[in-house]
Amino acid sequence: MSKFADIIIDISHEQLDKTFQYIIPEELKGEVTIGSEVVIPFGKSNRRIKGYVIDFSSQPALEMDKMKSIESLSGRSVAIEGQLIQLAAWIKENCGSTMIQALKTVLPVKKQVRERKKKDEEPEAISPGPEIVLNEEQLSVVENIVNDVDDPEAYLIHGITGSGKTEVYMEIIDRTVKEGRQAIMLIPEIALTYQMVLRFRQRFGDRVSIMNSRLSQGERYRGFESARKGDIDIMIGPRSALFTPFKSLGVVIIDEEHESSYKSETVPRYHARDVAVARAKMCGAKVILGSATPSVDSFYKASIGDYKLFTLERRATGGSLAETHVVDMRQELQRGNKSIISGLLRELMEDRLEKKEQIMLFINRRGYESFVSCRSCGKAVKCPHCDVALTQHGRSKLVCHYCGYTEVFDRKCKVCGSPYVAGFKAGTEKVEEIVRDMFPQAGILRMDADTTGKKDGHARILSAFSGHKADILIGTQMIVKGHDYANVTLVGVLAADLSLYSSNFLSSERTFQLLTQAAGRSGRGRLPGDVVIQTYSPDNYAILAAADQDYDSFYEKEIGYRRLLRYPPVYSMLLILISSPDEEDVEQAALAIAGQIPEEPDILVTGPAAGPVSKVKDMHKRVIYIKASDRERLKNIKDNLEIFIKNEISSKNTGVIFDFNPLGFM
DNA sequence: AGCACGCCGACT
DNA sequence: GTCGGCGTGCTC
Repeated sequence: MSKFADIIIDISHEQLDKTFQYIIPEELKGEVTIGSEVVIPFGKSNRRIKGYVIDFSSQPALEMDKMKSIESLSGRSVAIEGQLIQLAAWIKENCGSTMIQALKTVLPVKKQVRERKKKDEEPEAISPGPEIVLNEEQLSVVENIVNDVDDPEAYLIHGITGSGKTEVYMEIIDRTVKEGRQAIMLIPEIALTYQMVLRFRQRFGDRVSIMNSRLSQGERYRGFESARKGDIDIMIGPRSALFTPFKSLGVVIIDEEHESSYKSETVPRYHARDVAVARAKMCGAKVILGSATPSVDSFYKASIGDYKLFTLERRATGGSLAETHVVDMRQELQRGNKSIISGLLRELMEDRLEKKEQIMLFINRRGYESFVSCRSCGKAVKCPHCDVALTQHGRSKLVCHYCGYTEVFDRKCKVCGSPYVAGFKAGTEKVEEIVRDMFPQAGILRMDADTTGKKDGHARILSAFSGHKADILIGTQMIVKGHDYANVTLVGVLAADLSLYSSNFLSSERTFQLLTQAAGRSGRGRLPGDVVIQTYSPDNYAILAAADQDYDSFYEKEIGYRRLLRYPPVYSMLLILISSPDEEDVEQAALAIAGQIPEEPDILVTGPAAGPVSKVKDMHKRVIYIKASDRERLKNIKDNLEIFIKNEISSKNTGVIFDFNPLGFM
């Protein structure tokens, strides 16, 4: 069938960043696969060069007399580039994107690298660091994983906060490196702490390279080059570090595997977990997932035997879990307390301030904006380009969080003309004000998008708090992730249920994770801790399970709900996102696409619908959700839709995006 | 990237 | 008259 192969010549050069079509000679048919390294004649002089097959086609792209043939398969079996190209093909197939889009995520194009002076804020490894001794529990997990012969897709380590997962990772990495293989460790962007970098530097010295998203393309490329050349054995970084071109990858570790930043928000919308499993299969590596609050997805896979589960139940630091208290804020109101701080929380705060211990106040703001609305007609001030409420910044600015549109806040209602437009403030700023009034003598630090905007704001605030420069730290989710403060003995969650209100099937899971992580911040040191969870829904299972630090009970309830409503991970779900500047076009396209989805008992279609945000950056959007128990069937439907869209829709300026098991709505 | 073709200065 | 400078531009 396919007589032609699309071949890329040199993945590291911009001008050659396109494919060339070659004839597949009869004797090589069946041997040439995607990712194959081949030798081809190239240029006027027909010099022999290496290329990689990235795709096949049955139609010639240009006149036959200009076409040349593949000369031979290159001697080396599967070069690292070939492996990454196979991975790109896997992404194209499983995530719904073009091969070009998949390749661009997997193989970063070389950008002209200008030598810049080193601006490293990274700690140097001057002392070798203390000898690390694993406890029995940690060692048993290491041995069981390293010596396992069952070859599951992945190992899931469910370890409570403070159980010492990082030591387990480091030991496994150490053994992998000693065997002459390499390791990739993925971390959520914000979790890259100074302490973690220091620990890895102390143990592995300059054999570790660390990536973060602030690196320029050139710097990122250089990190990848040192991996290709074998100058490093360990790469630590966010999602994209998964594509580090190690020759003999032995292990991929995904820390805090439940974090949503492992899912790409741009096409191809891949999940690092699944891509890690696919890459590991190609080179015989192991995948290790770790979390104190595993994603329902991963725990489900462990329950059906795709993953193998290990549990760390002991706090390596010896501390005990904090005591949790759920406060019903409706009752507080009945008792006449209109404050956002409950009586119990206030009492405990007074106690801690007296004892000179520290307090963290966490405001759950996910899915919740401090919008501005008219007190007369009730209308919120919206962005003229996106169908979302504007957010107040400072005194006199309104900003759209989707497109960045800014307008002056003149406090007049555009709809009814009333002068009573005001902000709906329940953010960190307001809380800080209230807490200052309540405890005027206490030192208070606030951490949110406003205060961390400046250079190093994030690190500066955290280190000030860690050095006990303040008694109370107030902040959004960014304060609950993975930071250790031995002196924090009280954590207050001010409005636990805000994240329950978003109309997303993942909202309970998110709430449970956030509350558990927040609770885990208290009592990390020798001092016992308390956690106060304030809520308007004290009976909610996610809140109760988080208060009890009981993952299993949360999981059992949640998986029952997912099964009943046929949501992932029990069912597979495919989001089709259609967009166009023309509302008529997007409507027509959405209906046409929906009409192509076969009617089968096992296939459930929702939409087309406008979705919660139907207009972004002047683009009109429609969403279609398809659910099916069989993921392969869903992939098959996607393949057919791709063909339909290519033939019938592409004429218009209408875009279509696929997203398997989406985490959000966009 | 590499290698050709291409149109102007000092050499056998 | 030719050898060669590296300035564009193309490579299935």
